[in-house]
Amino acid sequence: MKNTTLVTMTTSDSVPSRRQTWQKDAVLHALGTSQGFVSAQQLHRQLTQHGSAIGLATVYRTLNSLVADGLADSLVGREGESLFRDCSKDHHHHLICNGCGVAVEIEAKQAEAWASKVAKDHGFTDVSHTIDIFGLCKQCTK
Amino acid sequence: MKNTTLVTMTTSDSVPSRRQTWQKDAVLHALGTSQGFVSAQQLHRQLTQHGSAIGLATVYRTLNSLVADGLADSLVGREGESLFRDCSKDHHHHLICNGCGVAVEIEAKQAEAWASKVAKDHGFTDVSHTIDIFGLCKQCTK
DNA sequence: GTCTTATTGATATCCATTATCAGTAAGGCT
DNA sequence: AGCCTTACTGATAATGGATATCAATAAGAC
Repeated sequence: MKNTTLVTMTTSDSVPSRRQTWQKDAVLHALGTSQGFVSAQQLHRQLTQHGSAIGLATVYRTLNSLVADGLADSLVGREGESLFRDCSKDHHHHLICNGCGVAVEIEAKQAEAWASKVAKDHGFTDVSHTIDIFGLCKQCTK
Repeated sequence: MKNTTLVTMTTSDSVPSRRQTWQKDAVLHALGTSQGFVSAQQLHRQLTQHGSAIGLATVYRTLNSLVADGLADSLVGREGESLFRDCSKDHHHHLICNGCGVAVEIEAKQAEAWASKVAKDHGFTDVSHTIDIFGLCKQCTK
């Protein structure tokens, strides 16, 4: 039971200036070329297979910071692992194929509105939601 | 795990008759008395603290079979752990407090309808969805 | 160039969950 | 009741994703 309400004081003056590294570029680029959602492990495998000598820990770190900075989107897959995707655009949701992993972006305004209304109605704050649809795409259904 | 030689199952159907054990009852009962969603670990802790000498593996096994049988509901929490809840009723969704863990049951007909429509429109089959809202409840907001 | 320190990466570690497997006991049978 | 099959249990090992550690490296400021 974790209750650490940690607020990571990234405020004001103590902001460490980010440094640009080829590793970060590599992760971002690899993310960008991926079709659907990918796990950190997959990404790392892909990178190393392409010759990159990036470390696994760095991939995790980079992905997390990307998500924190809103440059990537993440969701929890079937087995509980985190999946990532390039997504500097606005917030949206996905229709994901359990077979091939393809992810279709879907408009969820309706659902979003509903979600935030429900939360508000119950006096909840700091609201986030998880709205994703899983299934088998037309190809994989065969 | 290959059982090459001892398949022989002459029994009409391969459905192994379930046996009733105090362990299963204990898990089910503990689930029933829990307020919101609980993790397998929490449940096990609760049970052992109450004198029960049930094994952790059994708790996991039982919970999984409960979910498989539709007697329990499960979802993936913030840290990626599985959370369970007594829920033989029909499918529904939850508004979950990240602070205290309280789970409010919510009507999601709207969202569900939307989800299945979107999936169908894209030719997806075997569809399931993940619709949950997280936030801080009124109490924990303070 | 020199210095500071953010960042990296190999590895140890953590933690939830599952697999193993010998021992136990539920429940059918006689 | 006793027997027998085997579903079930539980201590523990193993798995696997993700994070922590920490010395070494290199980005960016001077």
